[in-house]
Amino acid sequence: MPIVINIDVMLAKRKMKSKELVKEIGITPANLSILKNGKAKGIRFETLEKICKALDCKPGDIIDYVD
Amino acid sequence: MPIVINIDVMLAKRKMKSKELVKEIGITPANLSILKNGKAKGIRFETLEKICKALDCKPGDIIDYVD
DNA sequence: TAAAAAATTATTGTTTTACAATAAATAATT
DNA sequence: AATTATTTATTGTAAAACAATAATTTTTTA
Repeated sequence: MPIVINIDVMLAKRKMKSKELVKEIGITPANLSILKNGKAKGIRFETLEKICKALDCKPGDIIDYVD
Repeated sequence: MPIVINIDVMLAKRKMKSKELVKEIGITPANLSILKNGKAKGIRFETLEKICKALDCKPGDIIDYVD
């Protein structure tokens, strides 16, 4: 049961597009996509923090299992 | 507001010692300590998954902000 | 409170991979 | 259909996860 970063739900909630998030946190669109789609094998807390701040949420809101 | 892995609370809940957790998940005591005490700058999902499985909890239960 | 056990810190080395940068392909909007 | 957004692919580099080990410190227990 792998762990993924589920950003899509939060993006929808905030009516925000990936492009906007990317701009805010200073990460490349390609890399956000990797994080978003379960292609990343880990994450730096600094990045996680930026994402959470931009989405106004907690790590637990976007990190979860998936089967 | 940095992000940390808060394992201590969960360990107490499960009445488990770090040593025991370490043995279960096959990580070195030194490295668990680094993760536990905010010295790590990131984490691999594989490791996070092992920890969560051993502690029977979700990522959100042990990842959180700290000031 | 002394001995034992557990946990932390420190150090070195290796391997993995996050992330950047870029470009091309695909998907979604308008 | 055209534009915009997202994903995928590739290459390169820097960062750091984690192993292994040993020494130090803290906690537990008798």
